Amino acid sequence: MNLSVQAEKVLPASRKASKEVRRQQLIEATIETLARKGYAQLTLTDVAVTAGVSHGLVNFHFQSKEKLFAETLLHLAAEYQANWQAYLATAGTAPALQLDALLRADLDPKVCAPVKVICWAAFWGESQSRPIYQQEYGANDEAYSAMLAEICERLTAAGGYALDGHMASRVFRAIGDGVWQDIAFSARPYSLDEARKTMYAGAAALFPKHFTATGLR
Amino acid sequence: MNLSVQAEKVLPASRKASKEVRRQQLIEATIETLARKGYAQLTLTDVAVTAGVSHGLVNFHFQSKEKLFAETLLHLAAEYQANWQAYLATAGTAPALQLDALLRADLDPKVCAPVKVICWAAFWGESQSRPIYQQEYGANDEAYSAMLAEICERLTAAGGYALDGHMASRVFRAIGDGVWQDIAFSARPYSLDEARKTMYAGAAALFPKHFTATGLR
Amino acid sequence: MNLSVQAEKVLPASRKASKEVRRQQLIEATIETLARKGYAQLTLTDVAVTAGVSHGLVNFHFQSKEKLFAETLLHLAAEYQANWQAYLATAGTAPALQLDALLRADLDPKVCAPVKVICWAAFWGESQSRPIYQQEYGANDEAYSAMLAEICERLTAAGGYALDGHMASRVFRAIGDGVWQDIAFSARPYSLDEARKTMYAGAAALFPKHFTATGLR
Amino acid sequence: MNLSVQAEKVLPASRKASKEVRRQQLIEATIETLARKGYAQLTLTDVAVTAGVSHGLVNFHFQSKEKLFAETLLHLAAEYQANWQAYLATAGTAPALQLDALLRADLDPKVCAPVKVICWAAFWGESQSRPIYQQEYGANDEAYSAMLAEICERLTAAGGYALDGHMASRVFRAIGDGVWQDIAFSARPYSLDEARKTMYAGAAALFPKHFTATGLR
DNA sequence: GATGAATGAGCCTTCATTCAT
DNA sequence: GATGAATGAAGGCTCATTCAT
Repeated sequence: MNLSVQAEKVLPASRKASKEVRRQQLIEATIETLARKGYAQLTLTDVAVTAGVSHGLVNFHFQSKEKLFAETLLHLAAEYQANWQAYLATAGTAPALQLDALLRADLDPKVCAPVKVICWAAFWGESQSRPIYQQEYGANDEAYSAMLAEICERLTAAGGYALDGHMASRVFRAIGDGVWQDIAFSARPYSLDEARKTMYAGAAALFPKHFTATGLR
Repeated sequence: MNLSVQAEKVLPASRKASKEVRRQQLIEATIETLARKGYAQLTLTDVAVTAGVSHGLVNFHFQSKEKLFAETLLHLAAEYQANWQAYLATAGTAPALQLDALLRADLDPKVCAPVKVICWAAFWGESQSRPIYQQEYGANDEAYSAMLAEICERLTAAGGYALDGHMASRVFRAIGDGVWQDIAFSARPYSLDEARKTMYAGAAALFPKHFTATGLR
Repeated sequence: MNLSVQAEKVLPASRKASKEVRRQQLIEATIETLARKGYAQLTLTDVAVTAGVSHGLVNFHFQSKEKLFAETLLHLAAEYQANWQAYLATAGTAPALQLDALLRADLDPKVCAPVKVICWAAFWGESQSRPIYQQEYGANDEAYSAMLAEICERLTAAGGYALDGHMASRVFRAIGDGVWQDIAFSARPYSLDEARKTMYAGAAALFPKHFTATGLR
Repeated sequence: MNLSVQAEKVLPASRKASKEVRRQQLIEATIETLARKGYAQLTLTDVAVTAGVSHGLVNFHFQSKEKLFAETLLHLAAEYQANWQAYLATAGTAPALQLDALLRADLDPKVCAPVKVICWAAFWGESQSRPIYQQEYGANDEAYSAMLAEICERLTAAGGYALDGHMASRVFRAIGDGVWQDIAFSARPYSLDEARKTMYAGAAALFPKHFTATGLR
């Protein structure tokens, strides 16, 4: 009897867990498939095959193709945000250290693995992604930009740069975006090491008193 | 009489021209539609309606949807290449002037109008575009990168910079790519003027002896 | 002035002649194309290309695809009929000679060239051909069968065969049809000579007093 | 309990069977529709309506129209082959009995029902059918011809005929083909009985010592 | 929960037909 | 007469979605 009661209790729990596990599994399969085939060429069957399940299951867990994509995009966005927040949390309060943390966050394979970066490109290429992203992450994005600008301003002020901190933050972000683009589309293999060197070279150009071409000064 | 003879000569030519004109018209309609709807949501009927013709005509001039897209991509690539080559041709031999020319080329509305930049993003998001682009423009792209690197190297050598010219060229290019991304996807309207300021700020950071935050020194 | 008057007179005539010539040219192109591609795979453009004219011209001379096919079928039927009638006209009144004439008529390359026989097969395979043929040639066909039966009956009566002449005519016709099928579809090349031998072997089996395995006795 | 276990076993089997049953059902619908409309006029929707299913299902089971046709042709060919083999299997070793078996096999409604024969004609009229058939059944066809020739040779040798057995087999086969053509296209209704009489009349003409005009002697 | 046959809307594509030149 | 661009109806095919098992 205990067993059956336990079963009663455990089963729903395990089902719930299993349900969430399945969703993650399908989202990961979507990311992988999206990177391989692009948005237009991708079918729910592709995702199902990649995940090793029947295609009917995809619609069971995500009510439509649209929802699957939206949730995949939001998964990537949440992952990106959690990543830089984790890096920033360990960086203290000095602006140079904070900037370095954000720089290193963008180079964490968790978010900048080619498959992820190509996946972002697939979403950006699709006009329907943009309103979804804006609605859920527009505010966070603004906050990120404001924070980055504020860090750069503190840095330029403290460092005695003539440079406009706000504009510097824009250049810094553009470099990050450009490097991600290289990761995704470079014809020749583009290593994480090259990406890091490029970003530090940019940081050193912008903030020579705090960065060298290879890292924090 | 001369006129009629001329007409005799012109007619076949105008027919031929008309065919080419139609193709251009359809490619432009494709660019516009692609920017508005994205790759996956776009149908040949959309393109035809945008161009103000029947859908059958699209397949008459481009044998398939795939070919229409390939030719549109190659049209954009050719236009981009022609644009920077035209800018460079007027720049003389001084590396700073050449770099400035390439910078301004990227800001020419002919190539960086939002509709064009979003269109590029739509192509990058689609995995099938990449081999097509590589096959036709991979070599040109390599040449562009090499040329940019060479200009930066001459600039750093002549300017007495400690900076690695090759790495500087990478940062320079990353800034350009990042700025284009802003043009395409910035939530807030992102003016050409902001783009220019950001790029010159980057140029000034990299090559302070030759560029200020607003232009060539 | 004479010339221009002559031109006035000749042109309409030549146009008319040319019109009929064009129609024949297009029908022949249809026969050739039909044999090569079959009914379903054939387009008016194929016919036009084979004839070396623009596809618009096909519709100009035949108002629709359907009419082109109907007229091509009737052309073949008329050609077939004219052919055996010509053979029969030279055969005198003796039934054996008449039967031999009909046998040889079926082996005339004008009607039994593979391209023609395959073309018939293309028409028979298409259900819409049958009512057209019936309407125009059904009566002629009945007449042909009746005539063949009558010839066979005279032959069997005169020859002292026990054989039913009417049934013999059926077998005779079946052999002809079967041989044509071999001409059209034999995997191995099937020569006219083999066809002739087979038909005479059949004739000899049916009417041994009048035919040998190689010809009239 | 046994029953439920049995059910457990049967269910997967029935699912598999159901798929095969569906395919057969669709092939039969194709045969029927093909005979009614011909190859060119036939659409997948026609087949689906005839089978009482949605058109999507046709492509689900056969990946394309082309494959559906190929498989239908091969179905007919396999059915034809199985039929004469079954007849031959009951015929013993005497050549006359074997030939009679093959003759009767061709008159079995399973293979010579008008709908089937017209269907064959539809395939022969379509050039794409021929390579498919050759590839799959060319060898069998050769074997059939060789076997028929061998039977006729044994028959002529044993029967003391002057007739060339090989040539006789050709005539025999031509009669069969011609009779089928009558079944398919005769303007007047052509009964199986007439077909039988014609074929036995042919057999009697070729092999009078073994066949009469109505059957085996 | 999971499967996969079945459905049907929507799109690409073909092609007969028209028509301005 | 002749051409070939243009049209639009029709059909093959894909695939998201549903649902019986």
